[in-house]
Amino acid sequence: MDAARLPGTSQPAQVVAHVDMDCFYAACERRREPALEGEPLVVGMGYEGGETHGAVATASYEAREFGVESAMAISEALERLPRKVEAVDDPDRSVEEAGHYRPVDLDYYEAVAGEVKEIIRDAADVVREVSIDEAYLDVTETVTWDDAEAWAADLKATIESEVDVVASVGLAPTLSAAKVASDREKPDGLVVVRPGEVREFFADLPVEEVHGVGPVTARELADLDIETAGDLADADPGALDDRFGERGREIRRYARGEDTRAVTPKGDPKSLSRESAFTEAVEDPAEKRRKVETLAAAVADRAHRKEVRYQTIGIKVVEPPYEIHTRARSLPGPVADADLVESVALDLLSEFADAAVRKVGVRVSNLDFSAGEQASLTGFEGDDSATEERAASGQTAAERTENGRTRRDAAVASSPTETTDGQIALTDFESGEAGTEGANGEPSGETAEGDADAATAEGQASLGDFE
DNA sequence: TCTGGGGTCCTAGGACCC
DNA sequence: TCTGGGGTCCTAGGACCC
Repeated sequence: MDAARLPGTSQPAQVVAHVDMDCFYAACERRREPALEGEPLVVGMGYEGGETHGAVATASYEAREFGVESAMAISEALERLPRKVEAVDDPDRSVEEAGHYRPVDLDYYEAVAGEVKEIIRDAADVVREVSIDEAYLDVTETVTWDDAEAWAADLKATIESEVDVVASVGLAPTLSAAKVASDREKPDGLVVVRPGEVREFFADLPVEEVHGVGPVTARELADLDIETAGDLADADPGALDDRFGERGREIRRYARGEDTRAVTPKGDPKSLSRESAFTEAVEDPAEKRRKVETLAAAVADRAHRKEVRYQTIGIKVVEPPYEIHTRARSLPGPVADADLVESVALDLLSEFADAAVRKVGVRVSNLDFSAGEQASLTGFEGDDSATEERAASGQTAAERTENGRTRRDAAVASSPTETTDGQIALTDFESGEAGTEGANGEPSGETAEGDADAATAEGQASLGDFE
């Protein structure tokens, strides 16, 4: 036993609420189109324009009666629940056994979610927004176990009357229990799990309900005869550790109601990405490149609007049947440069030029949100290439006084932390020859454009390690 | 040089969540 | 169930440093 890893057995004295909107996308659609109330309703993406390779984002409970589920392929959903507009014209179809389909309209859902979040923030000391339709609330300061139920009922009523969507709420002493509690009596659920009741509450639940247990882990647990959360709670921690590592101990702790996590605000994102599937696998290199170019532009645009710079640019390639590959390249410093996102992404894609590809994605990570602050060289002090480069440029400036000021400016510009517009001129770096000339060539032989070339050459020299 | 050991950074893949 | 899109965290191996 590793004593240092034993979880604290005494729970923190906290009251956690988990608020989870019921069929949120469908609820939003009904809010603006009340005629959909009570009807089977499927909200999905990627099937506009007659395509059927999308997936179900949300199915109303009426649609679930027909076997339509979240994440199901649209083509499958349509088989189980035909589109009402088509059933009307089809004598073989009953209009009663058909449903409504609507495309995802995230902008609208986000607006509705904003109204809910406002109510939630008013009601809690600390809020962690997990997703558009889900949040944890720390209400330790305002709610006692005696009034927990009344408090939750009041919160639900406020959300419903002010926003016209329905929430399920779970209250418990831990995040993992609160989450399961909110799910227990959906829709329109309200479940309170008091301290001391957590383990009993979990005992009979299927193990998949435990946070962190997905299909893969559930299958492996079944091999160990662990099928309920109770089984997991009673399992030998050493055996779980052997099989799953620290994660095994963690899910066991959750099943035992031992969860010492506190509710903390979400913080800045760690990465931004866009991905898109082809209707069917594509081999044509040009078609793949076009999709990657579009995605790269979209990602760069999002980063731009969030005023964030990124130091790593990557792609994702999915080959049939479902092999996921990722490739990434890190830059010597953070940038905000759409052209660079595109050229690096395309360069990474070239490895898959001949592959059949069903889906591609572009991602930026290693994010730097400090762009708003006056750029300093902080964060670059540890980068040898940049440090050396500044030293070198200083020397050059001293030797060549006439060009000193411009040369210095050029050197600063080539250091990836600062230019006037917060971007750097790295665009030509991924050409594959980066660094080879800048390392030994003195750019002084160049003509009127000498200063600009100096910037480029020095920049390339500083990027030698980036190949 | 083949000899340790520790630490960090980077990439790729995997599992999970909504 | 032949699988959309946007994320998170963890792990393992290799490079590199001292």
